[in-house]
Amino acid sequence: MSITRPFPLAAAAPRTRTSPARALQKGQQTKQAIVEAALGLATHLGLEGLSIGALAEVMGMSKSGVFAHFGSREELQISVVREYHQCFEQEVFYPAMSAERGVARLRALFANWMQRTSVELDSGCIYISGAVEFDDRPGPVRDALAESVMTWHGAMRRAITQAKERGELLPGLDEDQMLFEIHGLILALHYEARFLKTPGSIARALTGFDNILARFSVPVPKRRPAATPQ
Amino acid sequence: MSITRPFPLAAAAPRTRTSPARALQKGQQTKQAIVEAALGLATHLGLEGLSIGALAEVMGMSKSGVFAHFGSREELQISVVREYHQCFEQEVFYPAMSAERGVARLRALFANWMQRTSVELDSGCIYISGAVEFDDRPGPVRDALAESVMTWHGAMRRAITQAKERGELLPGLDEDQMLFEIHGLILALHYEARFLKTPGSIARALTGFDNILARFSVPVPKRRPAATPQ
DNA sequence: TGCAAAATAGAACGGTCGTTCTTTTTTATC
DNA sequence: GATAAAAAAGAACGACCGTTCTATTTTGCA
Repeated sequence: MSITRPFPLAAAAPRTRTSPARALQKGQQTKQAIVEAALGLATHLGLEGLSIGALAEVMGMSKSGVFAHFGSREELQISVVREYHQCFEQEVFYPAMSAERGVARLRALFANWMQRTSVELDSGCIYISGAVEFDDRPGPVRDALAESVMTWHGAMRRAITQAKERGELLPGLDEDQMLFEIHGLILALHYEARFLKTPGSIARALTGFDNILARFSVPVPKRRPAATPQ
Repeated sequence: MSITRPFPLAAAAPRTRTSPARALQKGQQTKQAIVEAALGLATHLGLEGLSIGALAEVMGMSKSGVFAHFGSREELQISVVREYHQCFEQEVFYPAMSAERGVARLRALFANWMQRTSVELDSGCIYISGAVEFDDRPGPVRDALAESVMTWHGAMRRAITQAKERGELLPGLDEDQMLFEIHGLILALHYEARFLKTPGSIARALTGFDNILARFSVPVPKRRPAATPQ
């Protein structure tokens, strides 16, 4: 379950050996609040731009008070990655599970992914900024990031496979190729919407998705896909 | 020609009013060497990770000696962006100009772009890392970056238009949509090759390019594109 | 209510950052 | 070769960084 260490510091150890009680103790819930605030900062400044001093100020605490919950900056960064992972699951993955298995669910996953990536006015995607920050900086933070991303990609790949099994996509389809191209659309959306501020980027990504889908779909109708739908 | 200021500091002013000579003076050529070294650092650490102290050490100079050439860190970063721009032109754009106008040239541009983005073992692409670092940090560095990127995108769009004019691509084709999808492939390549270390990413990007091309090409042969050409 | 443990605060550390000075060295021209 | 300007070095600045240590406060349980 955990990514690199059983759980940060001794936080998981029972408070005293006589308290197996569950109700989140005080320390744990301020730690949770800190991580949430840290995620808010990290989506703006990146994981590398995240500093304990700034975080302490946001929280109205002392630096050492914040620091004590993590023991190191690296552990804080990893906690932020974990938090984003849960956030991502909650906002992107689970809601799409209510869509019918197959292309419908794949489309829902993509739509939610787009939303998370660009529409959230500010706050970028840590999976994208983190990839740039840690692409040649090995270590536990990189590992945590990569594991989360690959878990998510795994979920996407599964959705594609299911659509194939249901006969909605061509049987010879290469899941990883399709996933690669879809991932590219998300990255281009993030780039153009957030950095270049190109208007209409969401429509571009959506059109691209339809184009990919059309190519991989089983040719039920005899119609050739238009060069520029929409 | 210049992006934000006529030229950094007073460097462009004639050394004395009696020397309009051109042969790069000493100061200018060490400045050039500094910028090249700075680009080397920035491709690893990002424009934000670039520090004057580290740069001075690499150059075997004092911090103040390096600093004096730019007057501010921001100006140094802008110089690095300009240097990368030239580098990019030299390695990606110009070599492709020897290819025949049309799809051939477009393919050459894409191939060189891929090369620059991923194959160069280390050293990432500043246009990609910079986009993440500066996407919500306005200012002259961001502007310089965005201008360079848009200049390059303009060149790509022109190549697409030419291919369309020559009748190699569908007349109804939306250049910006095609460019968006191609850009996505490059970004996915950068992400998967550099961060996730996924093997075979270059082939994935190339296949994606062929898929896009097949969709936008005029249907001379009566063959339907395979789902997984590869 | 009392007591031990957990949570937080506060001060200080060595280090690096960008930047500003002043001084020395190097360069280009007469 | 003398001279004035340009280039570089050197020292110091205030600020912030992550981290450590020692107090103090707060908490949870008997």
